[in-house]
Amino acid sequence: MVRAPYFDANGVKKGAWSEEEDKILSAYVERCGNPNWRQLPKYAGLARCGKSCRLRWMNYLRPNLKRGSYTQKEEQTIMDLHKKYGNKWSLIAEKLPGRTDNEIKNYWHSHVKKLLKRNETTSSDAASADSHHILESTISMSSEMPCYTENNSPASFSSVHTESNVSFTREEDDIASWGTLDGLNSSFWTEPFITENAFNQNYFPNSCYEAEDTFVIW
DNA sequence: AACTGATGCAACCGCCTGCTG
DNA sequence: ACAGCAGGCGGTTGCATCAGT
Repeated sequence: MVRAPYFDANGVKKGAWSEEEDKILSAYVERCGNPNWRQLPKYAGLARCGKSCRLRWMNYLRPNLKRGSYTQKEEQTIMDLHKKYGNKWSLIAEKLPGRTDNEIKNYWHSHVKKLLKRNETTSSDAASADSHHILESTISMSSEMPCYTENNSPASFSSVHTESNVSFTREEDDIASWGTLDGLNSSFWTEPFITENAFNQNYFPNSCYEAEDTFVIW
């Protein structure tokens, strides 16, 4: 279900989180509150990049997270909010206590897949066209949403949707016009924090770690 | 029982935005 | 106004598990 753990060229651990790492991260965040995610791995003694730590905390370790299947009410809420906000998963997640944007996004994608499949089985020719529209709706947004172009300026596009929550149709595919941007240097996220805290790759301290203020894991 | 395709979901990646100096 | 940094977001990927044959 999860990627096998491995270390990249910089010695940064990727892939599935171990129980030990979870403990370290949870303890650190709970103790320090809103952390500096970039510095966290260094101080907490994790061979992860800050981004990975933040993601793990937000999507899995955060308290009051709901797990398991969605209730009918939640499903309906997601449908309604997606209709309203489009693929603004974080916005949708705000309205669903205990659910993360990642979880909702995953749910939506699998939900759309189901719809696609149902479409294909019910109608042959129309299916491909409908499927295209449904898929488009997942990568764009509803008619109420502004569309951001290359200039980053809101531009409306004409689209309509039917009574069905998922059958959107649009005049044209704006995605293609979003353009490509030159890659920004985001290497800071993956920079290792192993300078002074040179890790043994199989070792994660679980007793004590020294940082700006002493951090103890029990 | 063995195989295979589908599904679910955790995690990664690239990019965007807001803040600060 | 500009550059650099940090946090956040949305899309995509990898892989374990499930379901069907």
